[in-house]
Amino acid sequence: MASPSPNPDRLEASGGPEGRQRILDVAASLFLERGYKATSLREIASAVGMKAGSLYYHFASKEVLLQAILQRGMDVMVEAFGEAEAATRDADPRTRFAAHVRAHLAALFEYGPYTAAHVTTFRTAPPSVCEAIVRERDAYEAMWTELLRELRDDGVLADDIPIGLARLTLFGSMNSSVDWFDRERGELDFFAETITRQFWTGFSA
Amino acid sequence: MASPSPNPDRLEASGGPEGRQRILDVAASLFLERGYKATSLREIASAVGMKAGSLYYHFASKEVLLQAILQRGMDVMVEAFGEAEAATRDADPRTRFAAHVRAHLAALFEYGPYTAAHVTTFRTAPPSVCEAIVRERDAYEAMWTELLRELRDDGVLADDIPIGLARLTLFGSMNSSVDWFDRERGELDFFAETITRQFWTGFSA
DNA sequence: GTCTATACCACGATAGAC
DNA sequence: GTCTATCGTGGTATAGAC
Repeated sequence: MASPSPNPDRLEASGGPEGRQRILDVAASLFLERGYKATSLREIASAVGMKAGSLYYHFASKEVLLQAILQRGMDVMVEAFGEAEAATRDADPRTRFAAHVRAHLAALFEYGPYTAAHVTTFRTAPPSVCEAIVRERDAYEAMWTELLRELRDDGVLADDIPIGLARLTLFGSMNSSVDWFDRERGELDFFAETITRQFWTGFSA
Repeated sequence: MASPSPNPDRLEASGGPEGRQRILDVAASLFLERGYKATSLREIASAVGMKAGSLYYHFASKEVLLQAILQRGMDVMVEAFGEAEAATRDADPRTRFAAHVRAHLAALFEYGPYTAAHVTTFRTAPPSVCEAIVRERDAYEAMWTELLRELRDDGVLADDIPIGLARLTLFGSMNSSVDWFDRERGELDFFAETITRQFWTGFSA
Protein backbone atom coordinates (compact mmCIF):
# COMPACT_ATOMS: atom_id res chain seq x y z
CA MET A 1 0.00 0.00 0.00
CA ALA A 2 1.19 3.47 -0.83
CA SER A 3 1.88 6.20 1.67
CA PRO A 4 -0.66 8.99 1.81
CA SER A 5 0.59 11.79 -0.44
CA PRO A 6 -0.20 15.18 0.95
CA ASN A 7 -0.61 17.97 -1.57
CA PRO A 8 0.29 15.98 -4.64
CA ASP A 9 1.68 17.95 -7.56
CA ARG A 10 1.31 21.29 -5.87
CA LEU A 11 3.73 24.06 -6.78
CA GLU A 12 4.97 26.47 -4.17
CA ALA A 13 5.18 30.17 -4.83
CA SER A 14 8.81 30.21 -3.69
CA GLY A 15 9.85 28.67 -6.98
CA GLY A 16 9.78 24.97 -7.60
CA PRO A 17 7.85 22.01 -6.34
CA GLU A 18 7.96 20.80 -2.78
CA GLY A 19 7.86 17.51 -0.95
CA ARG A 20 7.11 14.43 -2.94
CA GLN A 21 7.27 16.21 -6.27
CA ARG A 22 10.68 17.63 -5.52
CA ILE A 23 12.00 14.23 -4.48
CA LEU A 24 10.85 12.78 -7.79
CA ASP A 25 12.52 15.55 -9.77
CA VAL A 26 15.81 15.28 -7.94
CA ALA A 27 15.89 11.49 -7.91
CA ALA A 28 15.10 11.30 -11.63
CA SER A 29 18.04 13.60 -12.38
CA LEU A 30 20.40 11.60 -10.22
CA PHE A 31 19.24 8.24 -11.55
CA LEU A 32 19.69 9.57 -15.07
CA GLU A 33 23.17 10.84 -14.35
CA ARG A 34 24.68 8.12 -12.18
CA GLY A 35 22.32 5.19 -12.56
CA TYR A 36 19.93 3.62 -10.06
CA LYS A 37 22.28 1.46 -8.01
CA ALA A 38 25.00 4.07 -7.85
CA THR A 39 22.66 6.70 -6.43
CA SER A 40 22.09 6.45 -2.69
CA LEU A 41 19.06 7.64 -0.80
CA ARG A 42 21.40 9.79 1.27
CA GLU A 43 22.49 11.60 -1.90
CA ILE A 44 18.93 12.12 -3.03
CA ALA A 45 17.87 13.36 0.38
CA SER A 46 20.84 15.69 0.57
CA ALA A 47 20.07 17.18 -2.85
CA VAL A 48 16.46 17.69 -1.83
CA GLY A 49 17.51 19.21 1.47
CA MET A 50 16.37 16.57 3.87
CA LYS A 51 17.63 13.46 5.64
CA ALA A 52 17.49 9.98 4.20
CA GLY A 53 14.93 8.67 6.66
CA SER A 54 12.46 11.37 5.71
CA LEU A 55 12.13 9.99 2.21
CA TYR A 56 10.20 7.06 3.61
CA TYR A 57 7.32 9.31 4.50
CA HIS A 58 6.81 9.77 0.74
CA PHE A 59 7.97 6.45 -0.71
CA ALA A 60 7.87 2.97 0.71
CA SER A 61 11.26 2.01 -0.72
CA LYS A 62 13.94 3.01 -3.20
CA GLU A 63 12.46 0.62 -5.74
CA VAL A 64 9.06 2.23 -5.43
CA LEU A 65 10.67 5.61 -5.97
CA LEU A 66 12.29 4.42 -9.17
CA GLN A 67 9.06 2.84 -10.28
CA ALA A 68 7.16 6.11 -9.82
CA ILE A 69 9.77 7.90 -11.93
CA LEU A 70 9.80 5.39 -14.77
CA GLN A 71 6.02 5.24 -14.67
CA ARG A 72 5.77 8.97 -15.09
CA GLY A 73 8.34 8.87 -17.88
CA MET A 74 6.21 6.35 -19.71
CA ASP A 75 3.03 8.34 -19.08
CA VAL A 76 4.63 11.39 -20.65
CA MET A 77 5.66 9.42 -23.72
CA VAL A 78 2.21 7.93 -24.17
CA GLU A 79 0.59 11.32 -23.74
CA ALA A 80 2.96 12.88 -26.26
CA PHE A 81 2.08 10.17 -28.74
CA GLY A 82 -1.62 10.77 -28.25
CA GLU A 83 -1.25 14.50 -28.78
CA ALA A 84 0.73 14.00 -31.96
CA GLU A 85 -1.92 11.62 -33.17
CA ALA A 86 -4.75 13.98 -32.40
CA ALA A 87 -2.97 16.89 -34.05
CA THR A 88 -2.29 15.09 -37.34
CA ARG A 89 -5.19 12.71 -37.67
CA ASP A 90 -6.17 14.03 -41.07
CA ALA A 91 -2.69 14.89 -42.29
CA ASP A 92 -0.73 12.98 -44.89
CA PRO A 93 1.25 9.98 -43.63
CA ARG A 94 4.66 11.64 -43.65
CA THR A 95 3.43 14.62 -41.73
CA ARG A 96 1.97 12.28 -39.15
CA PHE A 97 5.26 10.42 -38.82
CA ALA A 98 7.25 13.64 -38.50
CA ALA A 99 4.91 14.83 -35.75
CA HIS A 100 5.41 11.62 -33.81
CA VAL A 101 9.18 11.80 -34.08
CA ARG A 102 9.08 15.40 -32.91
CA ALA A 103 6.79 14.45 -30.03
CA HIS A 104 8.99 11.55 -28.93
CA LEU A 105 12.10 13.72 -28.91
CA ALA A 106 10.33 16.60 -27.22
CA ALA A 107 9.16 14.23 -24.50
CA LEU A 108 12.77 13.16 -23.99
CA PHE A 109 14.00 16.69 -23.44
CA GLU A 110 11.19 19.00 -22.47
CA TYR A 111 9.51 17.17 -19.62
CA GLY A 112 12.18 16.86 -17.02
CA PRO A 113 14.51 13.91 -16.57
CA TYR A 114 11.72 11.33 -16.21
CA THR A 115 11.62 10.16 -19.79
CA ALA A 116 15.37 10.20 -20.25
CA ALA A 117 15.82 8.30 -16.99
CA HIS A 118 13.40 5.71 -18.30
CA VAL A 119 15.58 5.18 -21.36
CA THR A 120 18.81 4.85 -19.41
CA THR A 121 17.72 2.93 -16.33
CA PHE A 122 15.09 0.49 -17.57
CA ARG A 123 17.77 -1.93 -18.72
CA THR A 124 19.15 -2.50 -15.25
CA ALA A 125 16.09 -1.76 -13.15
CA PRO A 126 15.21 -4.35 -10.47
CA PRO A 127 12.81 -7.04 -11.73
CA SER A 128 9.90 -5.83 -9.63
CA VAL A 129 10.19 -2.38 -11.19
CA CYS A 130 10.39 -3.75 -14.73
CA GLU A 131 7.35 -5.89 -14.19
CA ALA A 132 5.39 -2.94 -12.91
CA ILE A 133 5.98 -0.81 -15.98
CA VAL A 134 6.59 -3.27 -18.80
CA ARG A 135 2.92 -3.38 -19.70
CA GLU A 136 2.68 0.32 -20.48
CA ARG A 137 6.08 0.21 -22.15
CA ASP A 138 4.90 -2.56 -24.45
CA ALA A 139 1.76 -0.57 -25.17
CA TYR A 140 3.84 2.44 -26.22
CA GLU A 141 5.95 0.31 -28.52
CA ALA A 142 2.78 -1.20 -29.97
CA MET A 143 1.53 2.30 -30.82
CA TRP A 144 4.64 2.87 -32.93
CA THR A 145 4.36 -0.53 -34.54
CA GLU A 146 0.77 0.26 -35.48
CA LEU A 147 1.79 3.65 -36.85
CA LEU A 148 4.46 2.07 -39.03
CA ARG A 149 2.02 -0.56 -40.19
CA GLU A 150 -0.37 2.14 -41.33
CA LEU A 151 2.44 3.89 -43.16
CA ARG A 152 3.20 0.68 -44.96
CA ASP A 153 -0.46 0.14 -45.82
CA ASP A 154 -0.53 3.70 -47.15
CA GLY A 155 2.33 2.76 -49.43
CA VAL A 156 4.89 5.24 -48.09
CA LEU A 157 6.98 2.76 -46.09
CA ALA A 158 8.83 0.06 -48.00
CA ASP A 159 7.14 -3.30 -47.56
CA ASP A 160 10.31 -5.38 -47.65
CA ILE A 161 11.63 -4.07 -44.34
CA PRO A 162 10.42 -5.77 -41.15
CA ILE A 163 8.40 -3.26 -39.17
CA GLY A 164 9.84 -4.38 -35.87
CA LEU A 165 13.35 -3.80 -37.13
CA ALA A 166 12.49 -0.37 -38.49
CA ARG A 167 11.02 0.61 -35.15
CA LEU A 168 14.03 -0.62 -33.20
CA THR A 169 16.61 1.20 -35.32
CA LEU A 170 14.46 4.33 -35.21
CA PHE A 171 14.19 4.11 -31.43
CA GLY A 172 17.91 3.53 -31.26
CA SER A 173 18.61 6.73 -33.17
CA MET A 174 16.17 8.78 -31.14
CA ASN A 175 16.84 7.41 -27.68
CA SER A 176 20.62 7.46 -27.92
CA SER A 177 20.31 11.23 -27.93
CA VAL A 178 19.78 11.24 -24.18
CA ASP A 179 23.52 10.62 -23.96
CA TRP A 180 24.62 13.56 -26.04
CA PHE A 181 21.88 15.96 -27.10
CA ASP A 182 22.04 19.30 -25.32
CA ARG A 183 19.03 21.44 -26.04
CA GLU A 184 20.96 24.52 -24.93
CA ARG A 185 23.26 24.02 -27.87
CA GLY A 186 21.25 22.11 -30.45
CA GLU A 187 17.95 22.78 -32.12
CA LEU A 188 15.39 20.13 -31.32
CA ASP A 189 13.44 20.85 -34.50
CA PHE A 190 16.48 20.36 -36.68
CA PHE A 191 17.31 17.16 -34.88
CA ALA A 192 13.78 15.86 -35.35
CA GLU A 193 13.91 16.73 -39.03
CA THR A 194 17.22 14.94 -39.36
CA ILE A 195 15.82 11.78 -37.81
CA THR A 196 12.79 11.94 -40.06
CA ARG A 197 14.93 12.56 -43.09
CA GLN A 198 17.18 9.63 -42.31
CA PHE A 199 14.18 7.40 -41.88
CA TRP A 200 12.63 8.24 -45.23
CA THR A 201 15.44 9.11 -47.61
CA GLY A 202 18.70 8.60 -45.77
CA PHE A 203 21.76 10.78 -46.09
CA SER A 204 22.74 9.96 -49.64
CA ALA A 205 23.93 12.94 -51.66
CA MET B 1 50.79 -1.22 -10.04
CA ALA B 2 49.18 -4.23 -11.66
CA SER B 3 49.29 -7.75 -10.33
CA PRO B 4 51.50 -10.19 -12.17
CA SER B 5 49.35 -12.05 -14.68
CA PRO B 6 50.34 -15.65 -15.04
CA ASN B 7 49.61 -17.29 -18.37
CA PRO B 8 47.73 -14.42 -19.92
CA ASP B 9 45.23 -15.32 -22.63
CA ARG B 10 46.02 -19.00 -22.53
CA LEU B 11 43.25 -21.45 -23.37
CA GLU B 12 42.95 -24.73 -21.57
CA ALA B 13 42.22 -27.96 -23.37
CA SER B 14 39.39 -28.78 -21.00
CA GLY B 15 37.16 -26.33 -22.81
CA GLY B 16 37.23 -22.67 -22.00
CA PRO B 17 39.70 -20.21 -20.62
CA GLU B 18 41.06 -20.33 -17.10
CA GLY B 19 42.07 -17.92 -14.42
CA ARG B 20 42.26 -14.30 -15.33
CA GLN B 21 40.70 -14.81 -18.74
CA ARG B 22 37.74 -16.62 -17.31
CA ILE B 23 37.16 -13.89 -14.75
CA LEU B 24 37.10 -11.31 -17.52
CA ASP B 25 34.59 -13.30 -19.57
CA VAL B 26 32.25 -13.90 -16.67
CA ALA B 27 32.49 -10.37 -15.29
CA ALA B 28 31.85 -8.85 -18.72
CA SER B 29 28.68 -10.90 -19.07
CA LEU B 30 27.43 -9.94 -15.63
CA PHE B 31 28.28 -6.26 -16.05
CA LEU B 32 26.46 -6.31 -19.37
CA GLU B 33 23.41 -7.97 -17.89
CA ARG B 34 23.03 -6.26 -14.53
CA GLY B 35 25.28 -3.25 -14.68
CA TYR B 36 28.54 -2.50 -12.90
CA LYS B 37 27.31 -1.34 -9.51
CA ALA B 38 24.65 -4.01 -9.27
CA THR B 39 27.15 -6.81 -9.83
CA SER B 40 29.10 -7.83 -6.74
CA LEU B 41 32.52 -9.41 -6.67
CA ARG B 42 30.95 -12.29 -4.77
CA GLU B 43 28.61 -12.95 -7.69
CA ILE B 44 31.45 -12.84 -10.17
CA ALA B 45 33.60 -15.11 -8.07
CA SER B 46 30.75 -17.54 -7.58
CA ALA B 47 30.07 -17.70 -11.33
CA VAL B 48 33.75 -18.30 -11.97
CA GLY B 49 33.91 -20.95 -9.27
CA MET B 50 36.07 -19.22 -6.71
CA LYS B 51 35.79 -17.02 -3.66
CA ALA B 52 35.66 -13.24 -3.77
CA GLY B 53 39.04 -12.71 -2.15
CA SER B 54 40.75 -14.77 -4.82
CA LEU B 55 39.85 -12.24 -7.48
CA TYR B 56 42.39 -9.87 -6.01
CA TYR B 57 45.21 -12.10 -7.10
CA HIS B 58 44.26 -11.19 -10.68
CA PHE B 59 42.89 -7.65 -10.35
CA ALA B 60 43.77 -4.87 -7.97
CA SER B 61 40.19 -3.69 -7.59
CA LYS B 62 36.71 -3.95 -9.03
CA GLU B 63 37.29 -0.74 -10.98
CA VAL B 64 40.43 -2.14 -12.56
CA LEU B 65 38.49 -5.22 -13.56
CA LEU B 66 35.87 -3.09 -15.29
CA GLN B 67 38.58 -1.02 -16.92
CA ALA B 68 40.24 -4.11 -18.36
CA ILE B 69 36.91 -5.22 -19.82
CA LEU B 70 36.02 -1.87 -21.38
CA GLN B 71 39.55 -1.53 -22.67
CA ARG B 72 39.35 -4.85 -24.40
CA GLY B 73 35.95 -3.95 -25.82
CA MET B 74 37.43 -0.81 -27.31
CA ASP B 75 40.45 -2.69 -28.63
CA VAL B 76 38.16 -5.11 -30.45
CA MET B 77 36.22 -2.26 -32.03
CA VAL B 78 39.35 -0.49 -33.19
CA GLU B 79 40.77 -3.70 -34.60
CA ALA B 80 37.52 -4.43 -36.43
CA PHE B 81 37.61 -0.97 -37.95
CA GLY B 82 41.16 -1.46 -39.10
CA GLU B 83 40.37 -4.79 -40.72
CA ALA B 84 37.38 -3.35 -42.56
CA GLU B 85 39.56 -0.52 -43.75
CA ALA B 86 42.30 -2.80 -44.97
CA ALA B 87 39.83 -5.08 -46.73
CA THR B 88 38.11 -2.29 -48.67
CA ARG B 89 40.84 0.26 -49.21
CA ASP B 90 40.38 0.26 -52.98
CA ALA B 91 36.64 -0.34 -53.04
CA ASP B 92 34.00 2.21 -53.86
CA PRO B 93 32.85 4.46 -50.99
CA ARG B 94 29.57 2.69 -50.31
CA THR B 95 31.21 -0.69 -50.17
CA ARG B 96 33.68 0.69 -47.66
CA PHE B 97 30.90 2.09 -45.51
CA ALA B 98 28.95 -1.17 -45.61
CA ALA B 99 32.05 -3.07 -44.54
CA HIS B 100 32.54 -0.79 -41.56
CA VAL B 101 28.94 -1.12 -40.46
CA ARG B 102 29.23 -4.88 -40.74
CA ALA B 103 32.48 -4.84 -38.78
CA HIS B 104 31.06 -2.67 -36.01
CA LEU B 105 28.02 -4.91 -35.58
CA ALA B 106 30.09 -8.07 -35.80
CA ALA B 107 32.34 -6.72 -33.06
CA LEU B 108 29.27 -6.15 -30.89
CA PHE B 109 28.09 -9.73 -31.18
CA GLU B 110 30.89 -12.03 -32.20
CA TYR B 111 33.63 -11.19 -29.72
CA GLY B 112 32.11 -11.98 -26.39
CA PRO B 113 30.36 -9.53 -24.11
CA TYR B 114 33.27 -7.07 -23.95
CA THR B 115 32.12 -4.71 -26.67
CA ALA B 116 28.47 -4.84 -25.69
CA ALA B 117 29.41 -4.22 -22.05
CA HIS B 118 31.35 -1.20 -23.18
CA VAL B 119 28.24 0.23 -24.83
CA THR B 120 26.01 -0.35 -21.83
CA THR B 121 28.30 0.44 -18.92
CA PHE B 122 30.45 3.32 -20.10
CA ARG B 123 27.73 5.82 -19.25
CA THR B 124 27.78 5.03 -15.55
CA ALA B 125 31.35 3.83 -15.14
CA PRO B 126 33.36 5.38 -12.29
CA PRO B 127 35.31 8.50 -13.34
CA SER B 128 38.70 6.81 -13.04
CA VAL B 129 37.58 4.11 -15.48
CA CYS B 130 36.16 6.61 -17.95
CA GLU B 131 39.35 8.62 -17.90
CA ALA B 132 41.42 5.54 -18.56
CA ILE B 133 39.55 4.58 -21.71
CA VAL B 134 38.13 7.83 -23.04
CA ARG B 135 41.18 8.48 -25.16
CA GLU B 136 40.83 5.31 -27.20
CA ARG B 137 37.08 5.78 -27.31
CA ASP B 138 37.51 9.24 -28.77
CA ALA B 139 40.00 7.84 -31.27
CA TYR B 140 37.47 5.26 -32.43
CA GLU B 141 34.81 7.90 -32.88
CA ALA B 142 37.31 10.03 -34.80
CA MET B 143 37.91 7.15 -37.21
CA TRP B 144 34.21 7.13 -38.05
CA THR B 145 34.10 10.89 -38.36
CA GLU B 146 37.01 10.73 -40.78
CA LEU B 147 35.32 7.97 -42.75
CA LEU B 148 32.15 10.03 -43.08
CA ARG B 149 34.17 13.06 -44.09
CA GLU B 150 35.76 11.08 -46.89
CA LEU B 151 32.35 9.89 -48.02
CA ARG B 152 31.20 13.48 -48.18
CA ASP B 153 34.31 14.51 -50.09
CA ASP B 154 33.62 11.66 -52.49
CA GLY B 155 30.19 13.12 -53.06
CA VAL B 156 28.15 10.19 -51.83
CA LEU B 157 27.13 11.66 -48.47
CA ALA B 158 24.90 14.73 -48.46
CA ASP B 159 26.88 17.83 -47.54
CA ASP B 160 24.05 19.57 -45.71
CA ILE B 161 23.97 17.13 -42.84
CA PRO B 162 26.39 17.69 -39.96
CA ILE B 163 28.83 14.79 -39.88
CA GLY B 164 28.80 14.59 -36.11
CA LEU B 165 25.04 14.23 -36.09
CA ALA B 166 25.09 11.57 -38.78
CA ARG B 167 27.63 9.60 -36.79
CA LEU B 168 25.65 9.85 -33.57
CA THR B 169 22.35 8.70 -35.06
CA LEU B 170 24.17 5.90 -36.85
CA PHE B 171 25.84 4.81 -33.62
CA GLY B 172 22.49 5.04 -31.89
CA SER B 173 20.92 2.65 -34.38
CA MET B 174 23.78 0.21 -34.27
CA ASN B 175 24.54 0.23 -30.56
CA SER B 176 20.97 0.00 -29.38
CA SER B 177 20.98 -3.50 -30.83
CA VAL B 178 22.87 -4.78 -27.79
CA ASP B 179 19.53 -4.54 -25.99
CA TRP B 180 17.53 -6.64 -28.40
CA PHE B 181 19.50 -8.33 -31.16
CA ASP B 182 19.81 -12.06 -30.73
CA ARG B 183 22.17 -13.61 -33.23
CA GLU B 184 20.60 -17.00 -32.63
CA ARG B 185 17.39 -15.70 -34.13
CA GLY B 186 18.41 -12.86 -36.43
CA GLU B 187 20.79 -12.65 -39.34
CA LEU B 188 23.65 -10.29 -38.67
CA ASP B 189 24.21 -9.72 -42.38
CA PHE B 190 20.62 -8.73 -42.95
CA PHE B 191 20.73 -6.41 -39.96
CA ALA B 192 23.92 -4.79 -41.24
CA GLU B 193 22.38 -4.33 -44.66
CA THR B 194 19.31 -2.77 -43.10
CA ILE B 195 21.40 -0.26 -41.17
CA THR B 196 23.37 0.58 -44.31
CA ARG B 197 20.22 0.90 -46.35
CA GLN B 198 18.63 3.20 -43.79
CA PHE B 199 21.72 5.37 -43.77
CA TRP B 200 21.83 5.86 -47.54
CA THR B 201 18.29 5.67 -48.82
CA GLY B 202 15.98 5.27 -45.85
CA PHE B 203 12.89 3.12 -45.74
CA SER B 204 10.72 5.07 -48.14
CA ALA B 205 8.64 2.93 -50.48
C1' DG C 1 6.55 15.98 7.63
C1' DT C 2 11.09 15.95 9.13
C1' DC C 3 14.37 14.81 12.51
C1' DT C 4 17.87 11.66 15.21
C1' DA C 5 19.47 7.40 16.07
C1' DT C 6 20.29 3.05 14.88
C1' DA C 7 19.58 -1.85 13.23
C1' DC C 8 21.04 -4.80 9.89
C1' DC C 9 23.25 -6.25 5.97
C1' DA C 10 26.10 -6.50 1.76
C1' DC C 11 29.85 -4.61 -0.20
C1' DG C 12 34.91 -4.00 -1.53
C1' DA C 13 39.11 -4.97 0.19
C1' DT C 14 43.04 -7.04 3.13
C1' DA C 15 45.89 -10.53 5.71
C1' DG C 16 47.81 -14.71 6.22
C1' DA C 17 47.38 -19.91 6.01
C1' DC C 18 47.95 -23.47 2.74
C1' DG D 1 46.61 -19.39 -6.96
C1' DT D 2 42.93 -20.09 -3.92
C1' DC D 3 41.23 -20.37 0.60
C1' DT D 4 39.19 -18.56 5.26
C1' DA D 5 38.35 -14.94 8.08
C1' DT D 6 37.60 -10.47 8.92
C1' DC D 7 37.74 -5.31 8.79
C1' DG D 8 35.61 -0.96 7.77
C1' DT D 9 32.34 1.47 5.17
C1' DG D 10 28.18 2.76 3.39
C1' DG D 11 23.82 1.04 1.89
C1' DT D 12 18.47 0.55 2.77
C1' DA D 13 15.24 0.69 6.01
C1' DT D 14 12.87 1.35 10.73
C1' DA D 15 11.42 3.45 15.27
C1' DG D 16 10.10 7.06 17.80
C1' DA D 17 10.73 12.03 19.26
C1' DC D 18 9.23 16.46 17.84
